[in-house]
Amino acid sequence: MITVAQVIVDVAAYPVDRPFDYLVPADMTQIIETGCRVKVPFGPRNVLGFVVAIKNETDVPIEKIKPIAEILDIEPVLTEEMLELAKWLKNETICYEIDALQVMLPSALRAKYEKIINLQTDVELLPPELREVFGSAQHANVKEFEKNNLLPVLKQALKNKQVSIENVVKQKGKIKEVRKVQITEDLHKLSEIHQQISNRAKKQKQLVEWMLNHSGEIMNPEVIYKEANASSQVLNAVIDLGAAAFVHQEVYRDPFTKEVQKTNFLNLTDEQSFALNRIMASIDEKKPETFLLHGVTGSGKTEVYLQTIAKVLSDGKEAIMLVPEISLTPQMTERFRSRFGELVAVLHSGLSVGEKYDEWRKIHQGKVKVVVGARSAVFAPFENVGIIILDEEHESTYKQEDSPRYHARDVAIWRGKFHQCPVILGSATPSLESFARAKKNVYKLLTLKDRALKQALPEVQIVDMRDELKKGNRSMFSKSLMDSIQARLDRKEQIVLFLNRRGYSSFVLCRDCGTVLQCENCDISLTYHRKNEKCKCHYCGYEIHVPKTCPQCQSEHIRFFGTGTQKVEEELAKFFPGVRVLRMDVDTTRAKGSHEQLLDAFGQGEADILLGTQMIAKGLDYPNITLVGVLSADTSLHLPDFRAAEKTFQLLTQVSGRAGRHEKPGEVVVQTYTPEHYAIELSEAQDYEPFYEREMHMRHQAGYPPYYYLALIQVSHEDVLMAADYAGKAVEWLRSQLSFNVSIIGPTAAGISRLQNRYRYQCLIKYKIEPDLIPTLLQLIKIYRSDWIKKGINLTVDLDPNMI
DNA sequence: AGCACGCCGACT
DNA sequence: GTCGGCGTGCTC
Repeated sequence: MITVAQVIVDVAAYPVDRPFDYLVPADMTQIIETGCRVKVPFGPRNVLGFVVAIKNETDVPIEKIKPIAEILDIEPVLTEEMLELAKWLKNETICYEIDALQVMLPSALRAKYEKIINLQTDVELLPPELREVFGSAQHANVKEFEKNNLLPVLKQALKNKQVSIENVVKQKGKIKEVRKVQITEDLHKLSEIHQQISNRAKKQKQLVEWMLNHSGEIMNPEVIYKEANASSQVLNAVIDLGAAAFVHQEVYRDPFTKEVQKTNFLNLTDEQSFALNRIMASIDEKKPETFLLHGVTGSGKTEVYLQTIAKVLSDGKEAIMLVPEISLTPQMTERFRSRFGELVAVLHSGLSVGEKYDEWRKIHQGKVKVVVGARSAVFAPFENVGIIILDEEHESTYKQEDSPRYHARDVAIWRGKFHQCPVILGSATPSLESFARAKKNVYKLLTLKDRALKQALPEVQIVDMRDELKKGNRSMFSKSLMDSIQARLDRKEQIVLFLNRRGYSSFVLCRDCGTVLQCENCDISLTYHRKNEKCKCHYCGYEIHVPKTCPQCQSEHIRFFGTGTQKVEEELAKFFPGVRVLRMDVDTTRAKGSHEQLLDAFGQGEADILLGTQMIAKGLDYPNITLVGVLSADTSLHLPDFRAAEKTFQLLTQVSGRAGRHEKPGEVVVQTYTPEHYAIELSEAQDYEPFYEREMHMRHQAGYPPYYYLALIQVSHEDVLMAADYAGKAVEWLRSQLSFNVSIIGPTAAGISRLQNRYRYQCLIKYKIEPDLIPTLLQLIKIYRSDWIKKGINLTVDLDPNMI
């Protein structure tokens, strides 16, 4: 009987996006399992692949089938659940199956491909320049030859069969090991050795005596040096005698920077208890329900999560806790670690590849029961999930922007169904989609109307900046914000100032002709970096030195407009001499752990004002914050995005929620040029539902989600006309295929019409029910890949896009 | 995607 | 005559 493995190979291309059959050699049949990574020959090279099925027959003619070269995992890295989930993702988001599989694993488990040149003859026979690269070795990396421009010479040698080329598949991640000493368990042996040692070797004798009391233990050599008062020479000598041995032990890199105190349950309010009981009932009944936990800021959603997780753990199951971007809220991770201690793994983008791999292995090996992490943590390899929680479920970072374009919420709900467990979506400002579903009872709505400590929501004051201008106040601070700041400074209370970043990014402008420095490859202005006096494009990496004169008119009146936060900091220093300001933006938080340090410093009262962008809107919870100022509420309002109003309302509500969370009452000052806009007007009362009703009405009128579904098609090409032409072709074709219920908008130029020297056009499809949509889109992709791709066109499809 | 194979132009 | 350009087609 033959054994055949079906393998998805690590090649992201449509013609190979299907399983390939490989023969399992006899010696591997016992080891191979579905979900293992394997190395397989594919065409003329070796690639990594995932075993998705094992069977005993094949349709592939015997002369075509090749054997698996190597099995890379003794234990499968993917469960059956994950293999199934990958197939679902492939259909749901139109991506390659290999991309869906890879996204579930830490990047350390991805393959690294290297080309090695092997020497086939005596080195002496090679041209001298090649000889140099080899040195005394028998092989060298092709990159070495590339570096020295030796590829032509190398090619010649290859032809003469003096060298051969080998493709090797390497694993990126390394398991970190430490060298430890294991003292033999055999007491008899130890005493024998003890007798053998001559009386002159006092130190050795002493050490073996000490070891008699520690037999079988594995310890750090340093500990032995210290406790047994021995040196490394002595230890080595004793090891040579066989009293102990060096062993290598797998260790986890520790990404946690500080110790935390253990905490216990907090008392729950009636609302919290009700929500918790409702969720616990669902867990007990193994119902895969989705809850929308709608709680005002400070209502204690996190405590509900914590107690739900405690319940799940006591049932012997595991919990997945998702947060928008974990490095942004160290306070949040600390709450979980202080409650569940060593049972928590943390996964977020701030970790190194190795650290992520270690956290992943803790989950995979069952060493932890709770994972707290950003989007991709929804794929945590638990096998008995009891709850999945998405905090701040409205956040757009839950949607991945590149392939596979999945939404963590959808994956969570899928896994909830698989594990027969509930999913909790939590937010003070739910996405309209989720709230609409809750109203239709698709999700179960749980509401926390009051703050946990019964504090009032902060007073919100909206200031019309046009009036300030009329009064002759041209600064960034209104009179009333200035007064409020002064009052807090006098009372030694703390202030958070929030700057809506967009529209304030630092650019370089000529004051004579108005030219703004633009990227050469993209249709976007360059961002100024003070540190090295350079201008950078944040999309393609293009950078130049700040020019002395304007490239357009040669004027010398060229100056940068500092990042918004820098400018505000300067003004604050001017108006409030001696004020201590902590600035939090991309510049000050780039270094690892700096985010945490800044927040800690603020929490310790080392500054009066915390000034920052988006990143301070969430999770910040300090008792002494009594004033929140929003410097310009409308910058996010005028973005060409149908969610602009929703985003603005969410932002204002979130930021306002930072104030007065403890005993002292909070106040919020919102500065705006458009106070009459409903997103701003309604944020004054911080009441979600009126906003929801209003925004739903707008969406209905304009034909946007949640009333309609969206799909975004993007077409790009180096040449404008080509891009526009083929975008038009795509639209034309879609119109001919889809029903009249579908509206197709476009093609129009994309928001950033040129990116990395490619012109981009897009078209938006709005639909309610269109069963043929995905098959039609797949057909469009077929046309694209069979013909358009050769002409340099690039086409992508995003179902349920975030931004348009 | 990569890589080999194959068929045409400009060079030692 | 050969080197190398990139069109075409395949990968168990």
